[in-house]
Amino acid sequence: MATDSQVFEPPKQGEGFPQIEERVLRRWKEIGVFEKSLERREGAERFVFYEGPPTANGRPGSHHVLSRVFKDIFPRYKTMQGYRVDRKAGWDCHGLPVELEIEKELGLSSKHEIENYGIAAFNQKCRESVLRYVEDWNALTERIGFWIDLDDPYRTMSNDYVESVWWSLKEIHNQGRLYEGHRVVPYCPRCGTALSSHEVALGYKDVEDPSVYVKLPVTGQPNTHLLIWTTTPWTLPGNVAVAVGPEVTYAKVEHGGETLILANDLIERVLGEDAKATSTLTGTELTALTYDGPVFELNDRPPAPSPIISGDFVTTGDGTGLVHIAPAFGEDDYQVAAAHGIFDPTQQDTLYNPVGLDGTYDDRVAGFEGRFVKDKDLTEELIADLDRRGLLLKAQTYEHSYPHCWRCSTPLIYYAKGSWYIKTTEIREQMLAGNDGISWYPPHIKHGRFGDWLENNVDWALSRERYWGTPLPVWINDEDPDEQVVIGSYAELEQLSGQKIEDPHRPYIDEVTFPAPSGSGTMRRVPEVIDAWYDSGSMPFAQWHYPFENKEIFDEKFPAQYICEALDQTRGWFYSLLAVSTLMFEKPSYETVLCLGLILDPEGQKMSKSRGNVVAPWDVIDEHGADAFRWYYFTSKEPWAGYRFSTETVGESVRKFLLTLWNTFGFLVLYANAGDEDGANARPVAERNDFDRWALSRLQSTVATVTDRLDDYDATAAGRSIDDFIDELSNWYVRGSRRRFWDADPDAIATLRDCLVTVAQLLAPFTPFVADEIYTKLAGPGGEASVHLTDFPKPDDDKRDQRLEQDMATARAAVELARAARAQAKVKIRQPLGEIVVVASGEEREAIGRFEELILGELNVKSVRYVTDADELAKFELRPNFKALGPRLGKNMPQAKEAIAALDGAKANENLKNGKPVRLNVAGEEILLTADDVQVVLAPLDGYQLEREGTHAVALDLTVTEQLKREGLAREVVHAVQNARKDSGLAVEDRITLKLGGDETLLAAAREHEDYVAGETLAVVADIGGADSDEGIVATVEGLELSIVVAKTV
RNA sequence: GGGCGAUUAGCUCAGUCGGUUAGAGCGCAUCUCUGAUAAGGAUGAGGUCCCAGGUUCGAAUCCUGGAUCGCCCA
Repeated sequence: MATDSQVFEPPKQGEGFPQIEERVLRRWKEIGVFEKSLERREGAERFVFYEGPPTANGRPGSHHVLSRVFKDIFPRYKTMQGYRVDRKAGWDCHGLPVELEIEKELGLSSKHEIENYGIAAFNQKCRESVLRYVEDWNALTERIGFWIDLDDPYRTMSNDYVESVWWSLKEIHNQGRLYEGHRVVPYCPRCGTALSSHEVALGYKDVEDPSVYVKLPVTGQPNTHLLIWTTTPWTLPGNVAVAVGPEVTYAKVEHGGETLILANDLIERVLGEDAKATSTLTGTELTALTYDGPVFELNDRPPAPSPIISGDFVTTGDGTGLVHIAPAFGEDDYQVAAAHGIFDPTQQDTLYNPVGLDGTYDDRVAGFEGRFVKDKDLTEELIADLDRRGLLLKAQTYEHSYPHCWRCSTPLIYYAKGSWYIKTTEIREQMLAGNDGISWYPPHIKHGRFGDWLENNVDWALSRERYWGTPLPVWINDEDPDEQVVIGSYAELEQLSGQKIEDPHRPYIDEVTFPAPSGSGTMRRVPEVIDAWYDSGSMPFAQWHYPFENKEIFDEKFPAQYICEALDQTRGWFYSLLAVSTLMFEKPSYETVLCLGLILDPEGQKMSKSRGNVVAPWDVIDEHGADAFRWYYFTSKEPWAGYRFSTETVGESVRKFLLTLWNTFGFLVLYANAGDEDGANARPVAERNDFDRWALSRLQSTVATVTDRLDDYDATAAGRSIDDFIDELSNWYVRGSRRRFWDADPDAIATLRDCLVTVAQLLAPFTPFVADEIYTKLAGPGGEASVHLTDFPKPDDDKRDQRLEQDMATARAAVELARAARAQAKVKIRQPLGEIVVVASGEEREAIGRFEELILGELNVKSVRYVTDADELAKFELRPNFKALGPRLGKNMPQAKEAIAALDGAKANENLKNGKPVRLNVAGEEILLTADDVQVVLAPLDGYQLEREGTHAVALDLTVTEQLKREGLAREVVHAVQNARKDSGLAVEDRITLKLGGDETLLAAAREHEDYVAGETLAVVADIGGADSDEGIVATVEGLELSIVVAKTV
């Protein structure tokens, strides 16, 4: 037995969870717990986690807390299991969002204005802004207990990082997979800039556009025309083909003395009711034909047959079912033309594009040279020209929503711009095979959203005509664009150029030139930077400046076992990681990926600043604490389903779980200290009572469940099983063992302490603060300095007793039934009753017998009587076991159900118990029912206060004798005295002298049970009747007056 | 327009292989317990399992179609 005045340090009065957590945080820092937890696993097997880098140019929100706590829990768990889990933080620094932010700040609105402002100054602003909120991020990261090394993060803008990215691009170039092609982008011809999809979304307007039906003569078939439809006649000079749907049925129609070909389904809509098909043909048949191109006179393209090709995107939703293809002016057009070999996407100049960057036709378009393509007059003239040449069927207008430049309101055009690509289509099969080996949570992403995306892979458009990004390391001879050098390191560039590379960013890198290796001309860098997704996808090696240094570290930490981000990363980081590592290392860089859902407000709306429904993480933390926040995210639902979230919802998880846990902890500390007992002298577990062994068995079952679920990355089920255990521990074990704690029973204290210490370890990855607080207070001198330095508990099967757990469940069920019966009869528990009658047999009866004392205490009943044959209380009824009988009986099942209900339950039960089958007649056939085929249940007989469940029932003898009545009154008196103690501000362990006065009935009951009253109220001296009727505290008990005088003894 | 997911009590969510009487917590009402608790217990009200078909002896569960919401893509 401990000799200190305090066995365990008690929780501080009035300290809330947020304060406790801050205290724990300080201790972690002092001791260096995170660092220690890593040192402990020096040389151990690695568990590799990759941090997907956030951009720190804004304050972190609640959705960031979600991903950060899920990034934390599994590395903590694996660390406790003995793995070494290094965690390196990272920051994503480049990219268009950063630039847009600075543009807004500086009031710039075009690339032209940025260049006037100066790229050097602009990029400097970007550089400063990306880490603007890094302190906020670090503070929040630390406060929510996300353990990651914030002191040595990787930054995608650092020279080392950029160099590693360059190295990888050169490798890809050496593989022949880096090429210059075109990319069809939404383009503003006035601003001379391409727009991101985000910008495009800003500028949709409803406009009227021309709707033109054009006839294209079929080669060698006089007077026969393909009928095409377009809303952008300016694209017709760029026409190189016509696409048809392979599954679409086409028709030849006589119309105005000509034969027109169009989709069968669209004849009426395009040509009117009178038009009739004369014959039909399939899209595939059409592809055997050609038509006379080009549509407009072109100075470099003499008339020649043009191909008809098939395209899956062709529908009969509008138009004619024949789609004019101008690969320079449409994404579909570009892809389908490339796929049919009409041009070679890897050969820049094979794409036919007669429109310049300023949006005007070049010299090739005869008669329209220099005209702006979106000019209204031009459109009229183009239509008139078609009409004059007999190619126009009709021209109308068409109202639709069309994107405009959000800056200058010019209608955007889709336009093929020069762009650098990575030929990811070549590694598509490898990526698919790699994906097959990745574990996805939730699983449907793997072959759903992500798998589909991989199946439809197109080459990665890598370059961006922007400023703040990793510069594309391609140098081109200004005299011969075919001479190109891709640079893979600073040393290489320094050697070629003789210049020192201080900063690889624009504009400095643009100044670095060198003489062409061929001997004539100067090598200059292309102007583009690369897609920021490529940066983050390179983090497995670039974070280590691989291959320039840290080769061993990289080898050890590739691939990652675990990554975790929100669902929107499927086409972002999840893809870029897979693509880059498949290119570089021919395998995926991650084995398990957890996708998290979105954070919604309680109405199911996405949280956004504009809606004003954002919940700031600090509000939640200040009010409820980080553990509550974490616990809510982990256990409230499956994390990929999205969270309907508010500060109040988090509060529920505190009340329900953390407070129960905390109160249980407080209870143990209170009585361990009061009794000066730390449990060290408890008997071995095997010798402790059933209740103790039950709690420890349930604990071990919980350890097993938690381990099993966390191994499957299922924090939800794992956490819920801990929740269930704490509920049982608090509301059943502690509640049922209170007297033993008052007496400081070493077994009880050791048991509860053991449960709480182990639970603290189980909880350490979930709620690291409260877990550590409880652990360090209870672990004692043999424990570690922190729960996070301990090994995760392993399930101990020797302490598990399935039978005991089952028996306890039966006993609990009996208590619940009896409580329900009391409530029904409106007899409160304070009133003792004589007898409980339990209908049970076999194992159930044994179970109840085993916990009889507990049950009697819980129910305040004197004795239990068992009834095996329940006839006097209830009757048996039979119910079919559908699962067994359904497949056997099929259509006769409903009849059998009736027949079974009509059987004599008691007799059938008797037979079944003796192994005799029960005969049943259904549809003229005799059926033999065995015990497996039916369920026997109890139905109450009239006139009994009975509660039942299955074959199990409890009845109460409600007779209250005079003696029981007086005993009940004595309990009422105790209750009143306890209240008086509380009112007088006495501590629970204070001894008192007690004087009672008032109504004689009450005093008589108290006298009869004087020992009980004195014992319960810790009265050393009891003077029953010694108080005047108006002395002390006057209480009303059962309508009678009782005066109570309590005084603390010295 | 396409793909994926979701829809169960007032709210937040479970619901296994299809098994006939769909559960929990919160909230509400009534009662109750208290020598740990911001607590606990009991009872009750509260359900067209989104809708319509289908498969089946039997559907919240499987299939088809539709509706609504969300995400991604166009």
